[in-house]
Amino acid sequence: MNYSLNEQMDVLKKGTVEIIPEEELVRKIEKSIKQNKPLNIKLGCDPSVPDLHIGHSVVLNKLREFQDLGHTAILIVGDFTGMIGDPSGKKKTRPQLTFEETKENGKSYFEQASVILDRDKTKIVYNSEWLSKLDLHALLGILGKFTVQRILERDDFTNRLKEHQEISMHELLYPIMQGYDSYAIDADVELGGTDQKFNNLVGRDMQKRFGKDPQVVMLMPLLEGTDGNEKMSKSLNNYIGISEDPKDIFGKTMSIPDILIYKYFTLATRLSPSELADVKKTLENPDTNPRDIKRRLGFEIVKLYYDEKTANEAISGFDKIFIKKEIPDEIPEYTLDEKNIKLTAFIVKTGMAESNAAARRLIEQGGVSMDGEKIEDVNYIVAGDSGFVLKVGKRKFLKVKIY
RNA sequence: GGGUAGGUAGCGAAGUGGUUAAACGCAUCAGACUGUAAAUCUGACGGCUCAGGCCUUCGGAGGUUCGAAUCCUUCCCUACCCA
Repeated sequence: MNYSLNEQMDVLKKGTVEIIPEEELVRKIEKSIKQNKPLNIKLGCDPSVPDLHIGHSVVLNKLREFQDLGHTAILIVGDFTGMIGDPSGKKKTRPQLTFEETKENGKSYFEQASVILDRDKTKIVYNSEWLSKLDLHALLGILGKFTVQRILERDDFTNRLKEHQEISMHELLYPIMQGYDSYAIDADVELGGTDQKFNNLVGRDMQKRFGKDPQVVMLMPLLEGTDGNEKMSKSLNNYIGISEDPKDIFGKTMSIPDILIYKYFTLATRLSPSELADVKKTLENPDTNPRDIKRRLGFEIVKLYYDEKTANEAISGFDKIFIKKEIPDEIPEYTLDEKNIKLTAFIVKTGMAESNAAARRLIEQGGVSMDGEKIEDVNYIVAGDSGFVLKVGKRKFLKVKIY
């Protein structure tokens, strides 16, 4: 433990919405320093999502900060609870996954999360380890410690009752099981998004009721997606995936609304508190073009998942296409081996549109060009005499060669 | 078990025998404007097409009809009330 209490609290409080209760975290850290014993930091991961995005990175970044301060990260793969599906923020019962699916997703989650986490300081456990061993007798023992009212208090359930949406029995058990995880691994702190407040507090309750030292609950804000409104999520297609192509990560970052710039800096990068203060100052300066600071944001994010060189390339590639309106350096190539093909058919064939009708629409609306020249004829025939660069929509390019 | 209200395109939601491939909103895509911003405006938004049409869709399966998302039968699913 090389960090003082104040240093630790400064880093840990950065970006955090709520620490329940903060005094207890202070106490736990003091104790850990005194006894030179790292704290167990629990993070449950939802194995229903196969791809991680920047939204998930918020808690992962925080977990990484814990690791850097010397604490132990315990990643719980909810392979067992995944079969239920977290009701948090859901209006409908989630589809139940099979055990194999959750196991598989959990593995891939860890692979992706290790880009952010310190692999050597991460313990990974599957909650089926203990949950699958509970028999009905043991389960009754646990359930007896909670009341129906306590579980129904949760907003999601209350709302669903109000809106006459179904709630399945097994969903009621979700918080209980997740809470049991905290008990099983002796969590000192549980990290989560604000939507996890209820679940995490059940964990705290559970430990108390079984006579253990209860965990501190630390909640991180939910990051809005690129649309600037909704929480980042795959289903809303407003996400930036951490394993996406660098130029996509950069491009998507550039498309976020300006008001989110600082929030993204705080939550999606790992800048130090003092660097963040600089960013804030620059943003507040009226002479600053927000685009430039957003560029820096994109750079930082790409750098986090790739490296500095890639990040710089992402910037120059972006400038080229969107600011200078030029053709990017690297675009996929396609060798055309037939003559006199209809342009619409060609666009579908190369996957640049989903159907002939869609390709046709793109042409009609002026979204298709060859060598910079807009194509207006929907029946245009590609003669196939010489190569050309095809542009479809805002950012689909294809270098077409003749065999 | 009884009763009531429902199940429509990615989502929400109109439509209750015929110009209905199905209003409208959201999302999405393209264009304009820009900083690929956001906001705004315009347009598109099932598929095939020899452009004349053709094919597939309104929980599932049958049926009535010249014609069905709309009527009938049956099955499946959901919520609410009663027990």
